[in-house]
Amino acid sequence: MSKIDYIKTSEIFKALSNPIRLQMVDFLLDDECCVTDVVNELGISQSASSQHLSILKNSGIVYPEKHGTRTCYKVNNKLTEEIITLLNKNNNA
Amino acid sequence: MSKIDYIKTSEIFKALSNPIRLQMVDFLLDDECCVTDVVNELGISQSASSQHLSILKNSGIVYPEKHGTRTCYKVNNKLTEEIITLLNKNNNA
DNA sequence: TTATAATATTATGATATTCTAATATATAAA
DNA sequence: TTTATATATTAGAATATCATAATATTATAA
Repeated sequence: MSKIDYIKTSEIFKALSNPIRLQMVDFLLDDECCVTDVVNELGISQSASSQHLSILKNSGIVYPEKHGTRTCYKVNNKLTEEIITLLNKNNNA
Repeated sequence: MSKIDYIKTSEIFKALSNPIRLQMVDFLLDDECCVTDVVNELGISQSASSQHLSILKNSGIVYPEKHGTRTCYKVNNKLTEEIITLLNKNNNA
């Protein structure tokens, strides 16, 4: 009997199944984090950034920290961190 | 600069972003493997099984081996194996 | 208070996903 | 051959995703 919760885990993968969100998480893991930084880094619209970050937030992968008018997003999911580490370590895609 | 190929990697996650397919891969990693076995194990229709296996095949996660009228699917993706191992090892979902 | 900057939300159209039902294909058995 | 078994494919409906455009919210600055 497997220990994997297929529904919960598949929701994490669903959040990571978009190249923009995957890049966001990779970026947020070791860099600056306010929405404007993400917009500039990834070169996508403000609205799209906000919506993608919202999906990552709702799946429990990131959480927001408000600083004045800015919102700083940080990765807060052990599994996701381990997976990104795995991806950066190996050359398997 | 990240080593991650976001498009390729997100396609793997997309294939794993469905609870049925995730369970399929987990099952195929250490058990019998013909389509009927998958149908019985997961309790889904033959057509749905075939379509999900096709998605896993097209994303390079599994490959088929024909034996008479049966088709045996096997996992053939290092990253996927590592991720499933990670999922089974830890209790993070 | 008004204006500005940063972010979030909503509406909408285009495309993608996933299921079921039906049909097709391929191998083996009778 | 005909029949049965195993698997694959297709069509279609319901739902989900994603980008853009427009608007709303919130916090600070002037």
